[in-house]
Amino acid sequence: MRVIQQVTDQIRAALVAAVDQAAAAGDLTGPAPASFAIEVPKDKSHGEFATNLAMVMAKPERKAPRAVAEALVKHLPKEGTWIEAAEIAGPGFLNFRLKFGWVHQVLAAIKAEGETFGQSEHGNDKRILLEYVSANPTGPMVLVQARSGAYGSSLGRLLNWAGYDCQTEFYVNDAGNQVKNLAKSLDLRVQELRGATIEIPEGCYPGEYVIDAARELLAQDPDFLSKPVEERLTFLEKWGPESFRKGQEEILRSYGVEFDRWFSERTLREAGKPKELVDRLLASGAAYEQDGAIWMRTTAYGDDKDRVLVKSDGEYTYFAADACYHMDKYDRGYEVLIDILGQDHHGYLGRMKAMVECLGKPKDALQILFTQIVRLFKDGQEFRMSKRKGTFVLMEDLLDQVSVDGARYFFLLRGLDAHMDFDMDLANLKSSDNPVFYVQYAHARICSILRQAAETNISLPEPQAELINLLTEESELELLKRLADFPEEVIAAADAREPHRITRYLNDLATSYHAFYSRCRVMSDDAQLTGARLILCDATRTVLRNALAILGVGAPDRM
RNA sequence: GCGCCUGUAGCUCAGGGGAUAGAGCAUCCGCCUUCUAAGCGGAUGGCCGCAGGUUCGAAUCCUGCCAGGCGCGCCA
Repeated sequence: MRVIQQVTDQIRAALVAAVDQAAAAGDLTGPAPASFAIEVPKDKSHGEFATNLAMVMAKPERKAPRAVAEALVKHLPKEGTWIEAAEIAGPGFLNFRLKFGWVHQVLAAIKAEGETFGQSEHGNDKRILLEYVSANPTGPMVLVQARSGAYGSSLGRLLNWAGYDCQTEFYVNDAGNQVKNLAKSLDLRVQELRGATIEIPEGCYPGEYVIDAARELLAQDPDFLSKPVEERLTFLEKWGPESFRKGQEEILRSYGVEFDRWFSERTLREAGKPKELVDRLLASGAAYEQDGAIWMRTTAYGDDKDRVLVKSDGEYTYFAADACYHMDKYDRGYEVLIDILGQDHHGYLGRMKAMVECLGKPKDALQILFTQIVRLFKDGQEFRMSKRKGTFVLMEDLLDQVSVDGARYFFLLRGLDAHMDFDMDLANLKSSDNPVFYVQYAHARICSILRQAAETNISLPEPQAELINLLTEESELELLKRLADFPEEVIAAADAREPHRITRYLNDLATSYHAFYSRCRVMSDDAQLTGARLILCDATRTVLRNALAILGVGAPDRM
């Protein structure tokens, strides 16, 4: 149940009724505008809810905002609602004070819904496919992919909590030139390990991890080099990507990131999908032939230039495969596709949007989020990564120093498009500065109290009104409002595709709890009050756990 | 040159039309004989990059500039 929504709906209905009655009495012209805001003011002295309705109506009514507000207050029906009083303030805000007890209802809802409290039907089961990480299977995972991993997995859960039907996918680029280059690189490193002097050509992979992989291969097959070159390369084109892909899957899993599906580009190509699509596009006029190549007419939808689908040598481009992949997602029944891509792909936004339209889908059926880069600082210096030299910070380097909870939480503290600095010295997140501890500590504290209650045979009472209405302290009411906020936060975060809002929310919730804890003693001689506060603690524990679960971060019982 | 992202407290970042702009860290001052001090309370700290415009109201929207990052292949 969404307490906040229920109350705002009630206020909204009362306001609309007030406009109608004012119009009937000749005080206003009406009708109420289709949309106006009802929100929780930042400043508590402005009441529990506020609306800008009078200001919105001022112009069409040709009246001063405060005069409109006066008419609204005069005709506002309050019987049968939680509205205690409405006051005009500032430039024309209408501030509402509510009758005691409106927010206490949330405790019954949390008790009833438990680990599903916060979920809603808001998304109407709209089918969404979220693709993220999708690192090339030509090497290990790097730092920024830890960021997209944390973000994507949280976003996927968040969307499902908000009532969307979201599935997640990792697109494996196990085809094309890069795979050939990887095979060549591996073969050269194998030769090197067997004593040959080699040089890594342009386009091949110079990184040290290739040597490690070559070593692993030789351990599996010491006589590898005795085979003819052609056979070796063909083998490596499959073995290389698959081996790296497995490594990626492993580390992602240890990091709490799992996908509903790993989708292979190779499979797509082998099934002849690119040809099917190109034929279809040629027939519809969305593609044409020129200079021996086949082009997609992306300029028809705002792209700078048309894009090659089939090169003059007959090969399908990566773009063609990508178009197929996206088409395939639509064909599988997903209405909205969300891709989380690296910042280095942002130049493709225009062509991808255009591609979707060429495929006959509306522009907003593809939403692309870009992960901004993560700069790494070590010893006060920026640690530069270079793909060319093959030096970069690996995801495993990060996890060597930082707990999974710490790393995930740290990445989820910020929006995806914030350029982020990761300070390895200061952010050795196993230290107690880590923001995740603040939240986890609140959870552990509650668990400790609940354990003690259980040990002294105090059972958790049912959240009856006469009991929970004993919660009247300022800090108790604050905490109750935070709890009631959770379902709304989930929806807002899901619609904005911003899981980091949940991190913010958690921090605020923990703050409210710690403040309550330091002011109100839970276990006391007053059995009734103790019961009411235990219910509040238990509800807070549930919400902390639910929110942390969305982020994929643990909620420890002890610290 | 063109495109995308960013510019908010000493640092890292939230807030993206609404009332007195926030958090964490750092600095300073208080609080443990009772449920976890990994905590609480308080203080210091801001031309919200600059200049115009729209609006009853702009950190927020629009235009132009400045600064930083990234990207602009019949590569993948």
